[in-house]
Amino acid sequence: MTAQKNDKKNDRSSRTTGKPTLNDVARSAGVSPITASRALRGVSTVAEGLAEKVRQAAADLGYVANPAARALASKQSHNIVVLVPSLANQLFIETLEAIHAVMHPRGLEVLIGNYHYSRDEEENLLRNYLAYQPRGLLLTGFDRTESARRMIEASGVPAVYMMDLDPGAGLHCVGFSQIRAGEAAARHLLKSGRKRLAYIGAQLDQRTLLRGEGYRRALQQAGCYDPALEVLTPRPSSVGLGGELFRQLLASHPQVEGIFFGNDDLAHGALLEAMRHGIRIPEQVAVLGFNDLPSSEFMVPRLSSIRTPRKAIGTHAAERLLDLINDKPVNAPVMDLGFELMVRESS
Amino acid sequence: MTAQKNDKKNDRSSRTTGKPTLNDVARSAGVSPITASRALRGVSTVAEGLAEKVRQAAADLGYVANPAARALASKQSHNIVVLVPSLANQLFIETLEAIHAVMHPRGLEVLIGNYHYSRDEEENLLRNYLAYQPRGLLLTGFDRTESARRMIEASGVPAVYMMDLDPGAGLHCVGFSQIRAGEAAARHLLKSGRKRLAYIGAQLDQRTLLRGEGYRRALQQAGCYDPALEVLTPRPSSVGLGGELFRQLLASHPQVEGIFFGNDDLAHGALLEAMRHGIRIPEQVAVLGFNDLPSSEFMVPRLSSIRTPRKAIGTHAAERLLDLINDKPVNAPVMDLGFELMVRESS
DNA sequence: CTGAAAGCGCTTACAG
DNA sequence: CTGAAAGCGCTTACAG
Repeated sequence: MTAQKNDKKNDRSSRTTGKPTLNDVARSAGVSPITASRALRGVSTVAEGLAEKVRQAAADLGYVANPAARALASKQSHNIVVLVPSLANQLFIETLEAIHAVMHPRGLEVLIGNYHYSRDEEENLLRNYLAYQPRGLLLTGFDRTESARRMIEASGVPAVYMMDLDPGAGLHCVGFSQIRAGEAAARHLLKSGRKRLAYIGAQLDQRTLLRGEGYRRALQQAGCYDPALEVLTPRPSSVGLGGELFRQLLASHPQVEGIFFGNDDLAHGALLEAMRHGIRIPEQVAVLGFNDLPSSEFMVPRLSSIRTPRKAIGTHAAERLLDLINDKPVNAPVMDLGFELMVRESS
Repeated sequence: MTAQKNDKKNDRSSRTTGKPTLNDVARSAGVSPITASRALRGVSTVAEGLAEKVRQAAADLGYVANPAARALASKQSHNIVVLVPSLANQLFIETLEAIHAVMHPRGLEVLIGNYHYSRDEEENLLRNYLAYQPRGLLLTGFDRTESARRMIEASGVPAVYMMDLDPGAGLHCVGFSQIRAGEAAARHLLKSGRKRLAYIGAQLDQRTLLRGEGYRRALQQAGCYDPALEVLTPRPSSVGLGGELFRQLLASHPQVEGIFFGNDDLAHGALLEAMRHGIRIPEQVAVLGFNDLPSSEFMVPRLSSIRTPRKAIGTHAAERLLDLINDKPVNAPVMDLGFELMVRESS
């Protein structure tokens, strides 16, 4: 027995899809296709009686508009393109879900592009997705190629930038200050009187670097910045890597008193490694994470972290984009959602 | 300063998009649009000289084909639709990435639909996405509404089912036997002589239930099945939930000797909770997880788990789908990729 | 409030 | 190997 019926697919005798079209609906409702189109879209004024008949006919036939035809005729799709650097990071999933929750009820399809922290890949995705004539663009951060920047500008498609803030540039952005978050992390660790503080960051995307910069600034201000205690690697962030880097740092600098990790998973790895080797947290070394993933509060000891508003970022970025699409007036382009220091047991 | 230039978007004076079209490319290359189309798609035989001229012209103009027009004319999109029950679970992300890696180089766009473990949501997604005339469908498991099943069948779009196997149904599926995986888990725990064994599952999607069933069968066969030790909850799986359920089970049944968790994150929560309360793993209770997430081997103690081939599932499901799309002969519809028991410190 | 005509940007089917 | 004509299924712009 063959596993798949391909009757329709192989039927090349006609150029039609075989699905009911607007014409079918119109005929069945006894109106012209234009009226059917208007009734279904709820635009223009169609007599309520007719509109109802059309909707009924559409429902009876199981009519679903062909998005390709619609996009071609109106030169507008119902697509929103979201570009994120990673799906492996739980953080972006939560943002994506929030975006979907505001777009979907409005009939907008969310196309997700993952550029794997690669500027070139982002540029390619942009080129491809722009061909789909999206209604709007939701982008992550500001670190992209010149040519990507130009494409966005030239497309005229409304765009909102998520995660970081870029005051002054005039771009619409929803997020929080990565630099200030890094500073807050440092200040928290300094408050306990610790001086030998380290930063461990991976992936080295712009936001990780910015967090590091804020951290550095605060330490410099406190007069205790030591470049040797800044551990940066381009390797992707993971629990395993966190443990490895933690071990190495303690081996080379046993006197470290506190570590700020650019990501929670890195910090998880450190906590686990500490446990394995009997290193007492926070007595010997304080540990502070970033993002406050759902599992962080269940770590042993419970991980202190900086909670970031990634769900709210998704929601507000999506709503802002909707405003731009609908030409609604917007007060200020920059929307700062802040962050929250969660002090638990590890620091 | 307004944040967004909307010149093009607001230009309603013409019905065109302003982007270069096939016609522009053809004119610039001095050929007819059909020839340009053929040259760009690499179909039919176009004299190499002309083809090269066309490609050059397209590159010069920065031409990108309009997918809507293409889909409308050819009644075939370049879309592959993938429907997964969750993005929160790292597992599906890995599968998605693998799918993307085989589809993208072939010019196919992967549309991701997340139905949040809801049959109704999956049915809606299917209805919407089918309107996009996808080239193929990649679906998760077999648990769906009758009407979703009919839509798939009626659409004639080739489909491959991922994760579980369904021998005999004739559907193309790539995965492993969830039941046998559950049995293997039970047998492993039994081998150490432990008899009072529990299963803790959350979310209660079909695969979690199937794992439980396999587990139950094996215990019944060994004559030590106790329904009181089967803990099932529809709540979504998480580290926090794992700890909570673990604590409750030990409180009500202190004599439990081993626990199989339907998901690694649940098991992580248990390990952490055990550590917090000084419960020795595996001496007092053995713990076995499922999926073998990347962080599992770094837990304390290192988590034993059943490793599932989610990346390979994505790769092979995608390749199988490509075969179906291209009408290549397929030997057997069922592709069993198996699973692997990873015995570490927790069991 | 409703509709006939034209067009969106491609590809198909048919010629040559 | 190349092209003129027609058409995919919608919506726009223009009438009435």
